Amino acid sequence: MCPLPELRQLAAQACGKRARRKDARPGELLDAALALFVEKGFAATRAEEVAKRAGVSKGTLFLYFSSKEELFKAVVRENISGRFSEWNTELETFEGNSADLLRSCVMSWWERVGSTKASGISKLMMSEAGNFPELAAFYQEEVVQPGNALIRKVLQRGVDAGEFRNLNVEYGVYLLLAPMMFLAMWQHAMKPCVSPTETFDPALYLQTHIDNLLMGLAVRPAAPLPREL
Amino acid sequence: MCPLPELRQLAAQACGKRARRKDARPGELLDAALALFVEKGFAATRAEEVAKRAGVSKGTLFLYFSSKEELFKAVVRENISGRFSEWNTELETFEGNSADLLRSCVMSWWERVGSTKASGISKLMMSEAGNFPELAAFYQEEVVQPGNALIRKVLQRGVDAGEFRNLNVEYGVYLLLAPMMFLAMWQHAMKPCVSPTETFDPALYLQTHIDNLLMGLAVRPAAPLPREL
Amino acid sequence: MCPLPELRQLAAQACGKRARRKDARPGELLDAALALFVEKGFAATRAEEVAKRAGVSKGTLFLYFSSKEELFKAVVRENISGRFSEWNTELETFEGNSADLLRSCVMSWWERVGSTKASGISKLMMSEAGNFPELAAFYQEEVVQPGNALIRKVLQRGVDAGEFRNLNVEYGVYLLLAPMMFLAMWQHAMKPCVSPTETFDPALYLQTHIDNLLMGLAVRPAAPLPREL
Amino acid sequence: MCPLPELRQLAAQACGKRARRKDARPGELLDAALALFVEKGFAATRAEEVAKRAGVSKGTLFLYFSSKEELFKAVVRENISGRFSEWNTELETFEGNSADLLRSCVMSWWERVGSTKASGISKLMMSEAGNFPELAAFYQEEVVQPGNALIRKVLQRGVDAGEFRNLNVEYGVYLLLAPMMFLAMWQHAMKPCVSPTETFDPALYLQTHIDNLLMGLAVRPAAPLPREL
DNA sequence: CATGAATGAGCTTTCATTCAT
DNA sequence: GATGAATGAAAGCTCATTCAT
Repeated sequence: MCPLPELRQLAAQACGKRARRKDARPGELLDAALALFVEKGFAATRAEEVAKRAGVSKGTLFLYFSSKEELFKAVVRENISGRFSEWNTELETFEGNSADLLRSCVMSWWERVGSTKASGISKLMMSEAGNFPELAAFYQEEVVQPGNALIRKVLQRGVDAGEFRNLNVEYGVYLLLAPMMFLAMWQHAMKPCVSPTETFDPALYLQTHIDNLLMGLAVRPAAPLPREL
Repeated sequence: MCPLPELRQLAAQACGKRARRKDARPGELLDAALALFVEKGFAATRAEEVAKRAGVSKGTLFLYFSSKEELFKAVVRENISGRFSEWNTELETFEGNSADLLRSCVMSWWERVGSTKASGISKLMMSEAGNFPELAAFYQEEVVQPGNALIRKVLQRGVDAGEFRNLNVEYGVYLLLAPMMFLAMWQHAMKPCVSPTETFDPALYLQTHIDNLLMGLAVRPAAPLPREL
Repeated sequence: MCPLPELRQLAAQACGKRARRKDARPGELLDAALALFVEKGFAATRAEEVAKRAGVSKGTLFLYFSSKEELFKAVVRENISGRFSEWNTELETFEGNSADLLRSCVMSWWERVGSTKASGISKLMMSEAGNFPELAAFYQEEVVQPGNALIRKVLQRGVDAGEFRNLNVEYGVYLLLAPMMFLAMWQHAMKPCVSPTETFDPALYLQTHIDNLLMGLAVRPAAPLPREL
Repeated sequence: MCPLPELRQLAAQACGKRARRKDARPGELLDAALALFVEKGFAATRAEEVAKRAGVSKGTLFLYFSSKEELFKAVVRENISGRFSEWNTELETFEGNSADLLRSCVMSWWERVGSTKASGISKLMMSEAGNFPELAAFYQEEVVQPGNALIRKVLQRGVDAGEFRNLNVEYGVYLLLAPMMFLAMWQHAMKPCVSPTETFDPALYLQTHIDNLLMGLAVRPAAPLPREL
């Protein structure tokens, strides 16, 4: 009867009310956006494509997000910055020793971010920061700074408890961050280009890093390290 | 015959031969392109800008490179190879202990690559790998693998000499690589977006990493590390 | 039944009957549209804004007016007619001399039309006549011609009474009309764009016009005006 | 031989060089823009249409004018503000009496602006000023103020020479301006909508205005004008 | 009747690429 | 070879209009 029975509308009629759809829209759009941003980059992802992937029209996208940049910010909030408070809680209520806490942090990041599409966002930001300074600033404030603060807390905990040697935590943060970010880059930039026969095991990669990190942080260094540089 | 003899051409005729200029064209274009790609990214660099920087017209650029993508490929190819054999020699003739060699490697990388435009190429590759899979493979083979081999050699030297603890050198490579790559990304992606008041000292960053790395690699770990994860 | 009973509806139910509201809808919409069209122009006024100002939803607007253009037509029709007969009566019962009548006419126009939103309609018609030829014709017939007739009558009264010099009243009409229309345009087109420090006093503007007009119309011109053009 | 021999190119080949075309481009674009802006308004005129009318592609328009607004400004400069200095010279070298100068000014405006498409610009500005404040400001500065200054000069000359009665020239300017602007509005807004049988003679309209204006400005007002308002 | 979620045509501006000179 | 004028596809965003609820 309807001259243009679109699939989406049929689906809508089938599954229930428009209202339900409406509530689901932002989430569907965010999912589509995350996938496409990670896959093709921010600039190369067209708004219309995101909309199509979410099963709506171009206009609808802008009904929920006032611009492509806002959409990106929402994606970041949804997938990263929104989780910091949860992580902070976990950190503060952790009862083991600091080495275990540190291990737990890294593995938890891997499970919840690193191994998921969400880690593509970090890669994205590195790639596109130069062309979208506003997004870069947003990311700095919303992700980098809180994230660094979290890591700093873990290190400080270890130092305060005498579990880690004394170190400049400001820069010590990067002892964790660099390996994680490198892994994110690898996943999304190089992995797709490497023949699948070459094995690279992220878990082993992370293990190697954590082990050496913790050995390095241990209170009694094995021997006086000669420094002549 | 030409109604508008441009200054550039006059200059060219004055200072030397046109023929020489002609031969130099592709190189000048590649230099200009490298500088701009690193500075602004691939997408944000306009072909006309590259041409202008090289002192030629837009049309001429396309005379030598059939497209912007081909130009990018040529830039990467041009700037990647050639240094590894030199480094390999340095490595093999190094006479100090392995810790010092490792330090020397990292600082040498920083001086010759990390702190120069050249590190922009790594950033470019990470950013654009998705759009140039063929090039990513080339980079993988031509840069990543030889580079990794070099690092592996340093680690193996330390292990063999009993200076470093025994470890999986395959993955140990990333203990050095990740911090360096993260620094390259940082330099070219985020640094321009961070308020210049925030201090980030690359030397201190690298120092922190090397120190911890070497402490971690030391043969007698400080204390038995409990592992419960 | 409605899960989200809006304030407006509650208010409507509280303060009176819904039936009354229903009948008032078109009028409220026309009022809102007049205000916005005058304030922002036809193109820059969004249908949704009109609806919101009238306290209804976008859909409702299109329930009463099949398109934005039809709304515009209705606004013009609603706000134009009806005043001429009153003015005609005032004119015919005026007891002073014709100069005073003329002054009175202009100042009365200023008070009742020129200084109010109503003068915005003239501006709108000028702006949009090209896009609404049908409406322009309507305006011509319903407003311009009766208005001109009124002015003509005033002039003719002065000429007949020997108070004004003899002149072609057909074109003399514009001696009054042009200054008034220019003022209307000014009010609605340029005034908002001029820095408020620049003073422009409409009363003084009109005074200057009327004074000169009446001096020009006076029966004994001061001196033989040489004409050589 | 050429697979897509476009008319324009054929014409180009026929009439001479590309270079000649290039010099002519801006002028052709300005002509096309003036015609379309006057005919359809600024907002309703699409850049592509202007280009097509000038026989070039969309891109070419933006090669010569960096935006649609800049195009408009150029049209204004070309057709109005560019002429003020010429008018000023004419005014200063005029040797007749001030009444004749004033007549001459008005008739000259009519011949060179009022009766041509250029007068459409005034209409345009009135219509669109609200939606394009930047253009309105430009027009104020570039056209309204210099134009007013010119008229003021004429009036002041008459007053200084004792030919005109003393009056507030600031507002006296509008005694000339209003009739001219009204005529411009009429031409472009209402004329197309009035049945061509109705006669309206712009020359007679202007004559009527100038005559009355000059009578009003004459030094000896005919009779004491009673003012009771 | 009323709603407001959804649509999609429409418009300006950019820029890699072409090709007549 | 070299030039640079010209092209036109592409993309983000707006808003009048529709229609399921």
